Amino acid sequence: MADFKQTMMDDFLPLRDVVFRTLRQAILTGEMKPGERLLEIHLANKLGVSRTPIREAIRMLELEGLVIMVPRRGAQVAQITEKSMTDVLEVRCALDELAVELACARITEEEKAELVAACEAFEKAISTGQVHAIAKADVEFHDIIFKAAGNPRLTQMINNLAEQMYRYRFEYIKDESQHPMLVKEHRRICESISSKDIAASKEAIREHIENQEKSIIRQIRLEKK
Amino acid sequence: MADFKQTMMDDFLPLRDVVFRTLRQAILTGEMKPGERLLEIHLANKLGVSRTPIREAIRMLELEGLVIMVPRRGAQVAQITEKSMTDVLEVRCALDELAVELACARITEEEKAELVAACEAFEKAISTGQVHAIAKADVEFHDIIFKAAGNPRLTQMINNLAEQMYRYRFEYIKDESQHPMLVKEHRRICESISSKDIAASKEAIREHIENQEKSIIRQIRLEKK
DNA sequence: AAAACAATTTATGTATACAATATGCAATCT
DNA sequence: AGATTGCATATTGTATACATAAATTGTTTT
Repeated sequence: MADFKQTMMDDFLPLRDVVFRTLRQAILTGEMKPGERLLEIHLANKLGVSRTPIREAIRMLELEGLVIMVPRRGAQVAQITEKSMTDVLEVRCALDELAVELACARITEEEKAELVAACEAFEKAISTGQVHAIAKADVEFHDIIFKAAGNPRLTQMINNLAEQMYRYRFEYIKDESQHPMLVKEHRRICESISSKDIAASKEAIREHIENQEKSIIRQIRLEKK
Repeated sequence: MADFKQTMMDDFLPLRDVVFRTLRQAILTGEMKPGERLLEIHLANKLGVSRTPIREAIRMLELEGLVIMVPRRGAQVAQITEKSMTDVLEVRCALDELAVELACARITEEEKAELVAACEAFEKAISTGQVHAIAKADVEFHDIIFKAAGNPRLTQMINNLAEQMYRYRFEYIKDESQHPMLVKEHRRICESISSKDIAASKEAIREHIENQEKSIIRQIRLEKK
């Protein structure tokens, strides 16, 4: 944590943003567990800053729904329940459907080429079996769809929702039995968007999300025990 | 004496939340204009508090997208462009469609009765012609749909998006030529949800949103001149 | 021994003080 | 005249100090 302040000095990012990202990461990765309290002084000492940036970061986390505030008692990491996850996934599915619909309507020839390339890159990443590379290729594939959809607000909201499931993502990607299906789903999404087939694209992305949902729910139920 | 303390605790609100709501209201009503800077000391003096709650409120407004931050230069009210509005409305339409779909699937008999009652109350409010009463009845009608949909996260997101259009809402409702159409749209939504007809409900809510969109775009173009 | 109350500790909420940076203006140089 | 540098000022970023409420502990009382 000694270089904590140093890294921010590099690009003059306000401490609140560094703290925000640090805490968000800790929550999303499960390093900080649901229900755990966020004690300001404790965090301030740990990160080597004062309470002020900590508090401002907590305000941001609060609005992102990652922590909940109890007035005069402070913040704690939000609970993740199966219900809250399915709620998020319901919304996310609708937004992803919108994204592919818009992408179908607005995608350019160049973006089509990018999409195909990203799809192939994803397959390549899968073949390497490296979890990190797969995750990265996956993000890039979906980012092209968002770019083609041309609605930054939508992109931001989907990314925010996707973030909530961060901790389950890697487990899902790690499961090699899912890989062939993942590739097939991506191909289907890629093709249906390229041919501007809205109905097929929506169906494809819905299936993609639903498979993720199944995996996430499975993991949550495992955690419960 | 005992219940005095109780009431104090009930409506105890941190200053940051009071400031947050105050500023948000000011922005949404147009009292603070896009591009206007939010000077901390100035706001602190005006609201009779210190800079701390002001800053925390600004962090929240930032995450809601109502202000944008320029590092070391402070916050300013976000610009509202026609594009940003159509972006928001695209998302909102998709989410409202999801809401009615879920409502169709999950609505109880009691909620159906509430929905019908709210629909009738809306018609009554329209007949009075009082803008405030109409707005309130409208919110109550839609809230029942959200309740029936049973996804708090979805509700929160729709409300947040709806908020962005706050300032145009009243102008829309004020326009009496729209009133017969509004009533008809609400009736259609009410009936299609009651009969659990998902396709019809989606179509009905989509038309409802699209009409609002037309009105909002019209107003924005008027403002431009 | 259990309950109640007071004292102490802990942590949040708020205000203020201090530091760093950007902005505006005037004096100076080319 | 136009550009440039230096200084004063305004404003944000961060740290700390103080006030208040909640939690805890220990003592007293029944």
